[in-house]
Amino acid sequence: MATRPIRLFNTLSRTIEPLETVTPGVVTLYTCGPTVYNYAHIGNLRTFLFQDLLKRTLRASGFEVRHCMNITDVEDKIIRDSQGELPLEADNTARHAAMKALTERYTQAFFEDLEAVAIPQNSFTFLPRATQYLPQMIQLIERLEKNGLAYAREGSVYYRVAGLPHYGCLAHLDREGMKLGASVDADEYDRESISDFVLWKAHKPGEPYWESPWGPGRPGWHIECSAMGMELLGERVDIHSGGVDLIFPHHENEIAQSEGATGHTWVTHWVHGEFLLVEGEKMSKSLGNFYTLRDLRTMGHDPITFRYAIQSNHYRKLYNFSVEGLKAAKNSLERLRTFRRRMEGEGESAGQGPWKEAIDPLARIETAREAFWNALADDLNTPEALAALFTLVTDLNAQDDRIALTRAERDAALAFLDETNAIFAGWPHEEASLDADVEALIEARRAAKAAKNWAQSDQIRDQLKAMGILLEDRKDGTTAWKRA
RNA sequence: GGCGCCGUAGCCAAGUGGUAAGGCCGCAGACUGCAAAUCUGCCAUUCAUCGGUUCGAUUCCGAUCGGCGCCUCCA
Repeated sequence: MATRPIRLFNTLSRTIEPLETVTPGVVTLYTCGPTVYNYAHIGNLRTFLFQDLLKRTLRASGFEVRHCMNITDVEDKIIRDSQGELPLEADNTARHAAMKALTERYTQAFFEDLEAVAIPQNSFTFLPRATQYLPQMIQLIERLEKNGLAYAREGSVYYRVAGLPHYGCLAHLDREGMKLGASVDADEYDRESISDFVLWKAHKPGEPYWESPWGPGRPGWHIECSAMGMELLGERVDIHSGGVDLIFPHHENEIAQSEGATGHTWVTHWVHGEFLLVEGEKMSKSLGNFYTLRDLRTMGHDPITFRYAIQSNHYRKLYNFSVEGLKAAKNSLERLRTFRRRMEGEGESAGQGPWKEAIDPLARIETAREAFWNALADDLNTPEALAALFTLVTDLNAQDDRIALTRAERDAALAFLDETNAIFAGWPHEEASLDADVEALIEARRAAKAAKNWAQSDQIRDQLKAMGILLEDRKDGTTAWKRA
């Protein structure tokens, strides 16, 4: 299958560049996944949704996408939160077990949240856990040692940043301009340079550890992504992505580790998603505006509505999350879903009234299709892609009001809805089925209407509304329904 | 101190050197027994402000104001 050319913003060059892959037709995609010590918040989810959008767009454009997302299951906060209950004398086996119990629980919760926003687990090619790649990390550090880019100090190993001339290329930082923070970890006082970062952390009492050539310890934060990415996707990766906050130091350090080992470019295209604000402010627990997807569900919001709200905005722009925004998203989705139901049904009789002009529905759909995919191919311009869809919906609705669309035209519209839904996952075909008693009520109302007993007819309609069933009387005398 | 981003109608938001997409909300009308859905019309002489370049700038340049990010853990 031929692939559609895709243009993406590249953090390395700070410009939009055509995507060029190592193997034609195949994209290797590495995305930084969650640290599983708590539930994912909506900011995390924005990033994962943007990556899902990227992946779906690539697949719809004809690429085979080999997507690797890591699960970080060893890290400071995980250790902090998992070791507290253990007695001081607990052995390493018990410490690992406690850590695993915590990470398993939140890994599970994480995938549930992803499924809820239509990111299926089986859309990932690899989902490696950091703790399962210790040998690869150790080998990578040894490789860096051999290249003179790593040095051991009291059981820890550090990366010698001065040894890599292009360090800072991603974050566009240079040594002179750096305002060096005063924060130096107590156990990192003996680094050669304050910029050097830890590859391997020496064991401390009360922490789980692994054996290594440098003694017991655990991996530094950045090394897992380099090790797993190179192991599973290769030493040349097409796209690497994450939130903007990961540009420095995480991704900069990944570049240092991977390129310091191989001696060549690791990733060609770095793509970063912007943050989200909540009601105009940075999300934080102290401000009380910190939300998980679970919180939104408790408040009665559909996760798919959240997905739409996020994806209807451009991924490189700050998104201001708000309840008002969710409501707008819900209404927008409803318009598209109503349109789908209309296309799935048969045309109503021609109506009267003002109208712009007759169109060629099939040609009009083709125009929308082209605009839709062009927008996505241009750095994932979802607002523009959706505009193409909505314009089509208005045109087809107007036409259907006067000249009922043919079955073939309705099917063409449905095919386009399926195509766009494969990206946005917001307007799927829904199986329509009603309970017998609901059907009986609709029939009773039909009879009441026929008898012009409006009071009873309205009473039944209200009763159904209370049950979550909304009615729409059609021109041909039938009554359509939908769930609220 | 260094690097960088953003400011488009009530809200969200795309966009281009040639005169402002789309969505939500709102108003009026059509249709309807009434609704719902849908359609029609209205809803930024204007793109933070001030200069400059240009035949022409929201779009390029400069300055100013305002908001924000990174340089330290963070999606």
